[in-house]
Amino acid sequence: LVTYNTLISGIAASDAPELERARGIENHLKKMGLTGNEVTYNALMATATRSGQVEEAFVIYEEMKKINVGSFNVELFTTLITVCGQAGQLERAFQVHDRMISEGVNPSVVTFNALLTACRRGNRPDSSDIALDVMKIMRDTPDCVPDVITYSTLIDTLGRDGRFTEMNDLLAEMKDLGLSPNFVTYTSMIGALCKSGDLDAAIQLFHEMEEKKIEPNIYTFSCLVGGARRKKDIQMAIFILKLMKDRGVVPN
RNA sequence: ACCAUAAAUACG
Repeated sequence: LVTYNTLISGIAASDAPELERARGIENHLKKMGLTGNEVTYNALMATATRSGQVEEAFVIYEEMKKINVGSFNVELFTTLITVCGQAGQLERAFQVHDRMISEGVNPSVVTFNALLTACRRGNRPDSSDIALDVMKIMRDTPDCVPDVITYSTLIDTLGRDGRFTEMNDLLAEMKDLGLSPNFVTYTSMIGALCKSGDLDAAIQLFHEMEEKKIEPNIYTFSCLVGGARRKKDIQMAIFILKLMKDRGVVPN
């Protein structure tokens, strides 16, 4: 069983996880008269999630219930929330959240972060407000301390909504809590400003991040190039490309 | 032996 589990885990961890291959190995295991355990199913679940297959993830969850593979942990529920978020199924993500609570499993920071991402990807006009509500629930949950990912996700959501005042309030709030914005936080804000057409403010933030010795990456520069493109500012686009090469970031 | 969360990317 360990051999088979190792194989399935290898597929789960590969660059392009294929659920069919993982299932094929699971079939082998069954033919040998073996029964999958928690590790087998966690690896299958990881494969489904990493290849973005929501329905399959839930099928695996149902199988786990049927076979009674021990108790479900917070990671498993969080994985399900993540896969719902990837598919833009916000309602379903909340259902998983409710279910884990009814089963006595406490959500963690990671669980709430996954829910926040699901809000962002939910493509709803009120996703910012829902995300702020999730943040409130999180604050009322014991042992759940928001981290840099929590704030980066919220900042990203509000920024895409053009709610820059609130975005800046969140930035101040995270700093007050002793959390330092990182390259993702900055890239999210830069991306939001570029989308809204405020390239100047985006460039200003770019300089701020460099002053703080936070290294921009290909994502950061892609946001800026996109901002220049939206403004049809070819000079600026070329300037950013130069800047990027100068910083040792290779254009893709 | 496995193990959960955040950011960019034209055209269509």
